[in-house]
Amino acid sequence: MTQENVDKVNAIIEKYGYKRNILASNLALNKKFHFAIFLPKYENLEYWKSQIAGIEKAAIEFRKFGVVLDYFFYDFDMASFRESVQKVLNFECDGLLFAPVFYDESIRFLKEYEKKNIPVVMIDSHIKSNQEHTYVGQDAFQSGYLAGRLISFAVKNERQVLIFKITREIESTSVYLQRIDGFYSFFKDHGELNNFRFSEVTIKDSGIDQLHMDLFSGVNSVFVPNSRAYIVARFLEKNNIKGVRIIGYDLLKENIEYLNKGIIDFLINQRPEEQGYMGINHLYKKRVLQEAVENTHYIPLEIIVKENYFPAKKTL
Amino acid sequence: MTQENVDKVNAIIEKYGYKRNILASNLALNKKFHFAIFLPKYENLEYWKSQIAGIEKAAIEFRKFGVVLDYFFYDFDMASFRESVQKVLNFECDGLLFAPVFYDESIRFLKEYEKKNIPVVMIDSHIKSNQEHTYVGQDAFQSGYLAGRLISFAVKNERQVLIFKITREIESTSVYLQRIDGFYSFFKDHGELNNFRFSEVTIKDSGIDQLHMDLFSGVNSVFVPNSRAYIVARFLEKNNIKGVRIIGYDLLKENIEYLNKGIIDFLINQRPEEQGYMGINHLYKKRVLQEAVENTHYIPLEIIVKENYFPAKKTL
DNA sequence: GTGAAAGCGCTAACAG
DNA sequence: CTGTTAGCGCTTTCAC
Repeated sequence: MTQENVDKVNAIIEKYGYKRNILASNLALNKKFHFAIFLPKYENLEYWKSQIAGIEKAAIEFRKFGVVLDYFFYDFDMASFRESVQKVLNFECDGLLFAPVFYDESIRFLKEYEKKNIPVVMIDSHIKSNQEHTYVGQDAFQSGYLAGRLISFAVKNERQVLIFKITREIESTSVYLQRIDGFYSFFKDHGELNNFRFSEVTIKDSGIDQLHMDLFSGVNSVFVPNSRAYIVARFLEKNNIKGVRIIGYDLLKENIEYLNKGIIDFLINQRPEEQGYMGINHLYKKRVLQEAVENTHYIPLEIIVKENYFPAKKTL
Repeated sequence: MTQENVDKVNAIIEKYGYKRNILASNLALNKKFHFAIFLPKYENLEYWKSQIAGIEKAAIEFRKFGVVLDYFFYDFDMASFRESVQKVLNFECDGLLFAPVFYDESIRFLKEYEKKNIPVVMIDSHIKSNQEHTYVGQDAFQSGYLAGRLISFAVKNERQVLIFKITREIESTSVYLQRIDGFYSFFKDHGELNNFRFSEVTIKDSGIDQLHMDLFSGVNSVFVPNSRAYIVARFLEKNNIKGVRIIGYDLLKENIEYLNKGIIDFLINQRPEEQGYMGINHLYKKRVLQEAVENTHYIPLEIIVKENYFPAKKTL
């Protein structure tokens, strides 16, 4: 057929509202859709475990439509990551789910991967690119902004706020920096809250024993811009320091423990399970159903207190 | 085949892990799945409009698998409801989505409908029955409990709490009563919060002009156990009463307006769009995919403040 | 190039 | 009651 006739046929198809029967189509195709899952190893990492749980849920749901998942896990170090990069680059598939944990390395990887022209979904955090990638995750800046609001809530007297950064040896994404940005922005936008003072502390994950009482002298509120709020909570509990408001991220078991004890006041939930699920769901819709899909799916900023936390089950 | 042989075959099927190909099956069946949607007319009812939006979203998504929706809307009065009941009872279909807004009438309807042996999904509120129905919605009691926590939050001085009931002429479900139950329960469970005093006011929807200043003398906090918080907020704004904490339900446009103005402090979101979507999704999974499905799907209790409200788009 | 035919895995109708 | 077959709507192969 000439291009001209192709166009004519398409016009007629359009006119009569013809829709291809996707069941018949996929039945005839009789093919598997392979999606590569490129993530950090989830053992001992509750957050990534939840992501995988959502991914697995989607895998089971879409298996009947030919979806097959191929996992590429790496340890939390550069060497392991680079090794996996090679494997993923050599693997032919219909879509990629990817968490750009190591920022610089991920940029390089993506640049290389784009040559393959395979749709990419990023979860957890985002790398902008000239190519059209998809992001499933939170608006990190806005979540920090929200944290500002929660810290400030219903407080009139003088407040000393401590921003407590407990980071990994090799730091990964800049997510927590965006959160801190958003946090300060909230107070910048609300000049009337001039009773707040700020200070920051940074501790490496390995050096938790560096925690000492002096850090908290005069402090009324602590903002932990990642999932390690329980470390602060545990310290304060052990040293019997009370009346400090703590806000953190993620529903890790240990965070929940201190939320229930009333030591952590708020947790912002990133819904990792939903992220994983929606990531696969996106690839399924795009490749299997061949539908148009939005290329950003923001996860709502979910405020969790003791009274609206329910262990798993209902969320998805 | 005898029953004995049926069992044998099933055993072999089980053993070799045979899974029916649902694409081929539905292609061969070549049938439409009709789901009846039995809801109040949504015009001018933002909450129900959102429910319909979610339902429509699901309808579009599952149309390709043969799902067809048949709507039965009724006006907010008994006569209209009863009329629709007859139509729904006479309509042959593969599933029913139903909001039991009029409690007593709904019990009668359900009892009748159960004879037809068609799966029923209830959204928004729930009627218990000896038959296995599905519920998609919130735990009303727990949402009131959460409201208690939000009202109490970070407050030390004496507080006078007003529970403000603005009800329809014909009252529907007992949802708001369960919420009030939960609200009081929170304070019962937290004896240390003995600085809280409570009072209640009830006003009919039509008699909003009954609102007057005296109602709010000495009041620091208002709990509105349904979507009409904006009525209280508007009154307080007009009369320049400040420093009253308000908590209500549902992201109606007018509620959002006062949330953004800082007059309403918290809204609990019921995610009506998700409810509608999940209701249809449930019927689709049960009838089209013939999967096992949970018969309760709780919607999370979502706390909304100004900083984590985003107009639609990302939620679903 | 174009058009006919086989087959994807299942269901329902039909004949034996 | 059992076994065979046509056909659901599409893609791919194969013959022309």
